[in-house]
Amino acid sequence: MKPNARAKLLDAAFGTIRERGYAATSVDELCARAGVTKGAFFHHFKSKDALAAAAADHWSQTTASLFASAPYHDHADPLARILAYIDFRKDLVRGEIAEFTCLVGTMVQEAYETAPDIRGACWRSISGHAQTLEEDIQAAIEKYHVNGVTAESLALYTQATIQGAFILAKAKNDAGVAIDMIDHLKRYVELLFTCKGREGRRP
Amino acid sequence: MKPNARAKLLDAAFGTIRERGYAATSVDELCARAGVTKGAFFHHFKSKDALAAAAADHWSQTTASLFASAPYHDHADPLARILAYIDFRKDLVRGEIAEFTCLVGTMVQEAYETAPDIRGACWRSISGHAQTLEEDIQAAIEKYHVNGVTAESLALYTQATIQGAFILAKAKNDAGVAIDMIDHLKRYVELLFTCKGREGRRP
DNA sequence: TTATAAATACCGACCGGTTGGTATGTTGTC
DNA sequence: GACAACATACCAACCGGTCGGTATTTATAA
Repeated sequence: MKPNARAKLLDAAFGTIRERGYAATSVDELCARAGVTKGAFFHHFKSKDALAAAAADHWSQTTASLFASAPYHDHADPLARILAYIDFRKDLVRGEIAEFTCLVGTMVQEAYETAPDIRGACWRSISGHAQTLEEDIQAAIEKYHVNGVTAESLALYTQATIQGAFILAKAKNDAGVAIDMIDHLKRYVELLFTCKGREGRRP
Repeated sequence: MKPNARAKLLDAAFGTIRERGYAATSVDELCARAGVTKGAFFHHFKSKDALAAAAADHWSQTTASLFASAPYHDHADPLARILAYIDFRKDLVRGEIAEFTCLVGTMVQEAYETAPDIRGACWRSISGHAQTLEEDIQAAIEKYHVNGVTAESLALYTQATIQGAFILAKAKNDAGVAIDMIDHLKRYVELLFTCKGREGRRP
């Protein structure tokens, strides 16, 4: 049905770009890893940048289905769902660094100035994923009477923290530091919703 | 005293790498921006990777002197110093994105797998800067009787959050979102030190 | 059902420009 | 005259991208 080479190239891009970055990834290397020829590459993508933008979009779809089927939605309390989401993100941090870090977070640092299409695709990926958290956050804000924070801003903050955790893991060459950072994020959410003289933990 | 071309190349590296990333920055472009020739480049640096590692070390020194002379140290209370540090980081977020984002945070994403020397220099830069916060954090932890958090871990968390804020700013092409993220960091620190039935706000 | 036209998927040699790096000067200073 | 600090010319490898061609699938109509 769908062309095979295209899917293999997008899959190869996930791996190679997360390992070496976008600019350092050559079209030839991508083709070799995907087991296709250069002709196939430029048949499916009009340029290397177009492949990158397509990879970012494909990343959005891949992560969307991963998180949609994840178990953290199965809590009655919205705050419990948020905390379970954070735990789930922590559980994903295992194996090689290139296997759990974020494709679009890596790419956007190289492309934000020079490639607007890639930048836009990366932002759609990050903000689109953040939006899937907004409903739960909004419900928790109302249930626990938190003020001074918007659901959109807090949702983005979870993503910022996780992206930063990945940078530290890469710099230290140690996944453990990323887990520590996500623990801080969880503590922040707990404090935010259960402290500071707010009305009730269970309304 | 110190050779001129070397300093000009390191300065050019700060700008170019933060704009386009490391791999996309060519030696020729660096030389053109610095106003020196290729011969001068390879006289001072044995390879492009060596320049990158030297730039990361120079970044450490530059930021160290910037923060050493910053006014946030002038508070009697250690928590006030930490919060003033966060405010100072927020104040630095202005102008073009490439002017306030972090060189080593950008570079390490491209180099962590393939260039151990660059990765090490980037980690020294990040963790070294975090260490300058540890003394204040440790004092605040003791003064406000906070437990469950180490000074080292919280210091690194401030850096992770700020790095993540930069990624979001690049993706959205908007510095404002970075400021929002740093506001969350400040709120976390405030909650951490003043909530949850801890003994006293002022001992 | 089958002949055929048209579109799609893919191949791999090739191209001009760019890349990081080198080899060999030249110049100024102690 | 020794040595560091540059400058100039050059190179082989690699880069993204093109192009003429072929294999395979799909659409159409007799």
